Amino acid sequence: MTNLVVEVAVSSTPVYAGNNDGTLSYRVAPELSGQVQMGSLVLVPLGKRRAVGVVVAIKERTDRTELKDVAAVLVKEFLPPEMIEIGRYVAGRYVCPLAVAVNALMPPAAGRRLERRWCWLPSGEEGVNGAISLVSCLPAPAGDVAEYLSRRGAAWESQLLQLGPRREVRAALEALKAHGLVRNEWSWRGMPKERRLPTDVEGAAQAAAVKPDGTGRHITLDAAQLRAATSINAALGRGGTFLLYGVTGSGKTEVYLSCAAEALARGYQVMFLVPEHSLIPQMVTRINQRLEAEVAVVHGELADGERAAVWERARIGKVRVIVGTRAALFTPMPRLGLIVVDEEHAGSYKQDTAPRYDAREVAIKRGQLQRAVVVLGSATPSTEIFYLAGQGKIHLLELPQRAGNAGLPRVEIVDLRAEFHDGHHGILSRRLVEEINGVLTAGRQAILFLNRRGYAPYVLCRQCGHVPLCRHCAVALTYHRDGTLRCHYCGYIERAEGKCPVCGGNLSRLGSGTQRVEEEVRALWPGARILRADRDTTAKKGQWEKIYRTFAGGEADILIGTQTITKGMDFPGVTLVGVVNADLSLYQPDFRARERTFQLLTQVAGRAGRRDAPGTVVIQTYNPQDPAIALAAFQDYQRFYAQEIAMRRRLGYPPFVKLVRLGFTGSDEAEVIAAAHEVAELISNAESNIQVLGPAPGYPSRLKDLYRWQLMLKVPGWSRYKNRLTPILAPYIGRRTIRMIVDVGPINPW
DNA sequence: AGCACGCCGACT
DNA sequence: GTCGGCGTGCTC
Repeated sequence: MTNLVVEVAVSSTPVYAGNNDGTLSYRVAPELSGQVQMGSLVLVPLGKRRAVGVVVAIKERTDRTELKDVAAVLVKEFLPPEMIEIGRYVAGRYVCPLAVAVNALMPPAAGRRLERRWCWLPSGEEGVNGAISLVSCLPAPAGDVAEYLSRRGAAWESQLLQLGPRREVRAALEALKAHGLVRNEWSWRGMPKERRLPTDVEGAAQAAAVKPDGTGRHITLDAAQLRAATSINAALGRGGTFLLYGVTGSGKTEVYLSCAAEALARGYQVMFLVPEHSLIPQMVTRINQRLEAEVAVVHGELADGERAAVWERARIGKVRVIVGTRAALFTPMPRLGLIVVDEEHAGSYKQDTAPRYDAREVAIKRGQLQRAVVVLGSATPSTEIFYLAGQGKIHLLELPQRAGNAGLPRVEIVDLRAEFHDGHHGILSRRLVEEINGVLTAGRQAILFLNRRGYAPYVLCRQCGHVPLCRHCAVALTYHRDGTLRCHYCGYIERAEGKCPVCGGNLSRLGSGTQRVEEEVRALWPGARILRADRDTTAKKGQWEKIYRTFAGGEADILIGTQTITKGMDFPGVTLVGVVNADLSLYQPDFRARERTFQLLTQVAGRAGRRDAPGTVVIQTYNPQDPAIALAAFQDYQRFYAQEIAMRRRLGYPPFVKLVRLGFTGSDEAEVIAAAHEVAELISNAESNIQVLGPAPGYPSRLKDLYRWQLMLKVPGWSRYKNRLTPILAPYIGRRTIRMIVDVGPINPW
């Protein structure tokens, strides 16, 4: 009988320097050996506690002799092999411990957790009396513990710990155990409840409204849509990656649904990914209208039990369609045939905590592993993906026309320099005011977009130059209309003083946020019904849905908002979209600022006049000549892409190099900088082909009391270099005082 | 990440 | 005298 040894990715991850993949080895006792396989969920001893973990490797023997035993096999067939493969891919590509990657693949605990249960052993009056006399010479709370246990027979450890100081109760329990008065065992506390799968109520109602004869489910495609769908369908069962590039309103979703119907008909499972969870309901609605299959949703705000229910039912193939945000990608689906990544260009497909994966790349990998077709869709594809399409590595499918021949909106660019020159200093230009007047007169709706919440982004003393800063971050505080100053990075709030705390001078509120826009709009159109949607008005659950419904139902005239209002929303009554300040996103210190600005303006413009009435878009800017703005006005993606890719090639940015960001944080700035320098040196010396930029401060340079510095690496080819770079970085991963984060292919500025 | 140990200030 | 602050070290 051979001794099996398993590598276990423990879910409460013991990541520390020197334990690179975060996995631990355990011996498998002979009687358990038949029950363990790759992907099994096991219970293992870890220090003084027990932990659950997943078997990621099985070996015959090991050089280590003093291994502990696997305590129990909880679920023999748990993670399917392709999901463990995904875990390895994520860990390798994004430089994180395997255990962290595997953790992302796990269903939530689903209300079950392991806890020690203590039982009282002495029986009969005599036994109890004897025990109690023994207890009197044990550490302090032993009496309380003994009384509690003897009365109930057994209790959970967390209940007992409430009887006194944790430490003493623990000591008392150990002493009682040593005297043979109590016994403990690990068991599951609370069992998962049978749950209804999370789905979308509104969507379900609409699906129910579909007539039983099946009308309403029929999908009519135009020629371009049909060509795209045919190509995709032809790849079902074999796999392949497609970019569905279709201008806004060209009907990409119809293509997805048509292909999904075909995939389902052939017995496959289908996965839809959307950039953020507010977009799930409308996708579910459309799926329910068109497809006859049970749809489940997956996103971060589901209760654990609901997520676990979807996870399990998808794993056994009962759920055939899921719709979710990037985390849904890790739902096991044995018959996966189609993965749709909608709005592929969205930055939210990159996770900004470990594992820092890019859902598009992982989707493609998963497609390869399971021979599933991957369809990335966008009206403004990311430069990297469009480049891959140009290289023939991804099949390009185009939808060049708006469906139903709806025209493109008329886009007007307002030059704020001229506006200023003519003495107009208001937030809304004369042109925009005129357009809003027209919309209100016609009884239509308008959207005003400004990507900045609050009233004034900063406050300044004109006498001494003092600017109130956050106490925890290196950023100016934003003035809010409720008379507070707020940090938009950490949430710190203080009362706004009337006078400068330094010199007593008058404070000016500079710049404009959505609250100021709202104020101005209310002053100009006192009778208009106005809604504002930003993090301050939509933070609580259900608030955004309410605003959305009110506006979509025509019960408001003007919607003012930040980013949230731009994403794929379909408001039929909107004939005017105003971009209050297009320059805000253009001047972020990031090589992707142009791309983001172009995408944002194009998407925003796509919100105007999708139906019968032609739409108008007014873009206010101080830089009307900038290509990102000018080309967005014409919805000219191709020309924008041509300029962008040329710039990337010239300056050495992705896709021509892989960027790797190394972020360093700590409470001692000098040590943070020193660590960054140290790593910079190490890499420069070891790899002359890797360009090391920095150290440079992050933005903000201090966040929540931690200093932030970074290095940016330009790596010629990541798959070649990651195996060389990882060992250099390994000793710095898992350190405590100065932390280093590795972000491969960062999307969002740091 | 937990969870322990261990060494120093403020309180019944 | 204790309670508990978090620095440091360990977990197969």
